[in-house]
Amino acid sequence: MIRVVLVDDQQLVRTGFRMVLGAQPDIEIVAEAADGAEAVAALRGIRADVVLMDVRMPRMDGVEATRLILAEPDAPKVLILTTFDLDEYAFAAIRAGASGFLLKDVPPADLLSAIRSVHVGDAVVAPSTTRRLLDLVTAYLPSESRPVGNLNVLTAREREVLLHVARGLSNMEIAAQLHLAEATVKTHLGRILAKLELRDRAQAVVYAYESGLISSRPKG
Amino acid sequence: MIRVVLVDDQQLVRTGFRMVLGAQPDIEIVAEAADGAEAVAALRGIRADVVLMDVRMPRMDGVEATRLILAEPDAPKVLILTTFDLDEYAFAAIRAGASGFLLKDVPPADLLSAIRSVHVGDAVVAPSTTRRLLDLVTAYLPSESRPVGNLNVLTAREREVLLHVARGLSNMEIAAQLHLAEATVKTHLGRILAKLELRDRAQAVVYAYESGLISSRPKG
DNA sequence: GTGGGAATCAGTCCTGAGGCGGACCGGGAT
DNA sequence: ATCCCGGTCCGCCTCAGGACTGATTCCCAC
Repeated sequence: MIRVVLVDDQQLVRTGFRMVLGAQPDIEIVAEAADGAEAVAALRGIRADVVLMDVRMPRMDGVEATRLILAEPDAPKVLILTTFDLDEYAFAAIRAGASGFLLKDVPPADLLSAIRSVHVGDAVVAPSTTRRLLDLVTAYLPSESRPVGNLNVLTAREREVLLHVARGLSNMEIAAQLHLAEATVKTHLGRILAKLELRDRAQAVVYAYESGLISSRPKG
Repeated sequence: MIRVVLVDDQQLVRTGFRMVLGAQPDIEIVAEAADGAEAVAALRGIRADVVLMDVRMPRMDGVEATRLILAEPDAPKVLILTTFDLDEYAFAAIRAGASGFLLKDVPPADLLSAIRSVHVGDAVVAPSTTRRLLDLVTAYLPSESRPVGNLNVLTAREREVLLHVARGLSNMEIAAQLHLAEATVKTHLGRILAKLELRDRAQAVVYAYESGLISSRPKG
């Protein structure tokens, strides 16, 4: 028997889920809550396996509630439900340790199999949002280290130019700063790109930060 | 009609898939290949919608093949198949832009729906491995401790594009990674530059680092 | 249902950027 | 003296990048 808790601020939504889940022989609804605070409180008294958690709720949202719930020993799995597509809140919830992510318009059959999946330890992500999730992963997981041509293959003058490029200046602006002709700056930059095996100035900026040539100063 | 290409070094596996897919009225197998090199070569001659790609193969593995295939204009979607669980190779394939990830013991019905899903642009991840994917996300995604600044004037999608710009990718490459047209990427980037009052992508890279959107990690 | 923001894509236009070749100068190494 | 190299400068040519306009779809808010 899978012990489920419903958390949603809309009465109607809870009713809908209750009807779907209530008909299942292996699922039992052990509590309901209208916001995150209620959910956390309710879970202190009972043992549950899976929490169906809305993200946007008054008082305490689903993210914070998820965080608190999962901080407890022997915590249940949390399955996030939202009306909209994958958004900030949903990501935050996943970071908080949620086991999955579904849209509220999920077909009943899918909802049920999702509950059973998270119960056995698997995770579930709505098909339409898996795409975004993968995109995110590729965005943050940089492709493995580049071969990196070394910084000291550059001449002093080239490093100087790179420094300016890495501040976001145009060739013209760099020329003015260094009292050079634009053509000269282009020549230097061309050599820099060739030596470091970079394609364009944008990659040069990335290189400057990643190599430690310059370092970001968090606020100021 | 969905035009599918099978890539696997084991004759037997291809035969199995051929039998499953062959029975479908809306699916057509247009080519088969025994390794990555063959697959790339085969795809040069024909138009395909979905490639079922094994990861571990002789000569050229599925990751490299995926990278090459997706670098072409008008590339098909690539669906990764492995015998084992989510491993290095599979992640590399996802980074290379694959649309999904399944185990070879996937039930035929699931395989078919997966093919149809990726064909329409969605992504698919085997349920048993979604867990790891989420773990990955939580492990690598920076905690919500971002100083942001003006960053929240950007939409989620724009931030995503900025993330890719900040890694030195060209508009074309970003388009491929995010499964968009180059025109769309340019539109997004244009709005990003306008909102953040930046001039070009090089300044966008600077902004990404300085705002803490990404942080340099001079290797560990 | 009407309006508006977000996301998607197309097409045009113009400029900065970057590749390539060539040239001159000064100094250090040979 | 000669040669090489780093720094400087120039022109030519192509193209990716960015500005702008406009259209469509979806979905939410009023």
